[in-house]
Amino acid sequence: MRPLFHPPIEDITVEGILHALSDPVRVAIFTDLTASDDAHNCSTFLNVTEKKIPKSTLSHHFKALREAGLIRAERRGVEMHNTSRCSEIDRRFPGLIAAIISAHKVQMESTQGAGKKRAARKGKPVAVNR
Amino acid sequence: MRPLFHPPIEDITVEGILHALSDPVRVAIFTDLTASDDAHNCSTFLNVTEKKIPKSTLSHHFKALREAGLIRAERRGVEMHNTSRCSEIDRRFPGLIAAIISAHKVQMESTQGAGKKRAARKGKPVAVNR
DNA sequence: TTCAATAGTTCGTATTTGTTGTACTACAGT
DNA sequence: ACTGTAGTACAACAAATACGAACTATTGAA
Repeated sequence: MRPLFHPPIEDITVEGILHALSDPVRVAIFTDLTASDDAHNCSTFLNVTEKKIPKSTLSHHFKALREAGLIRAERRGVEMHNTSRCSEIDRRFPGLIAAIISAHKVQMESTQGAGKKRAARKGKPVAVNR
Repeated sequence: MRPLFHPPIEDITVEGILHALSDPVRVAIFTDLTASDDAHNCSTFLNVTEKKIPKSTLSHHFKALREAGLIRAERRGVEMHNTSRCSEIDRRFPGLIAAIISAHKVQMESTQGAGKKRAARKGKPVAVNR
């Protein structure tokens, strides 16, 4: 059991961060990890969204977050100890994470308030006028 | 020739923005459009990166930016008039665009300074330790 | 008005990336 | 050693992306 790979802070790219956080499940996970200081294991997030996410898919998402440099993961017995690397990242890209999380919050509020399900990125095109 | 589709500001999602800007070519284009107030046509960007980008690919990138709500595009004769929707977006998601562009700038400086080509998101994994 | 040139788009196909069920590995407690 | 739990690897299929070739709209000249 090799230790898991984590990119050094200077190898973390903006593109990588944006891509990782352009998935609704992954922002949800990351936002949660960043908000609460203590670590979470993967299974905590089996229901981050409305519908149940398969275990293997979740595992894939965690790997994506880790390889983008957004989270740090280490084995703790049988579970996984996941923590946000936000403070590190904030030192390299000041304000980036905060802005994304804040924007995400704005969006969630406007979505629930309007009572209409906002189309996630993956959803059908809103109105493909072509 | 229908007018092009542009999502209304309240339909723009954070996920959509992040996804659109998680591509090196697209951030380059968007950053450029946002920096200079006057509009650009597509062909201006045939060489945004080191290597030449095919016309059809560029067209696809502009469509992606437009559908994510990041730019506004209108026909002006035979060309395309592209402008950044950043001020609109900034009203809905304050600071988001600024933070992304600023982070991008930080990254570009650190990359050129180090004299090493930073791997773009699409590139091979830096060191897949598994 | 017809022709050629220019700027973009569409389409088809090849490649890449993402999703998820099933089978597996590692660890803890019995 | 055996069982349950947490997570990973693999493989098959689905979806998104890249890009060359063919096409469309518009302009300006002949």
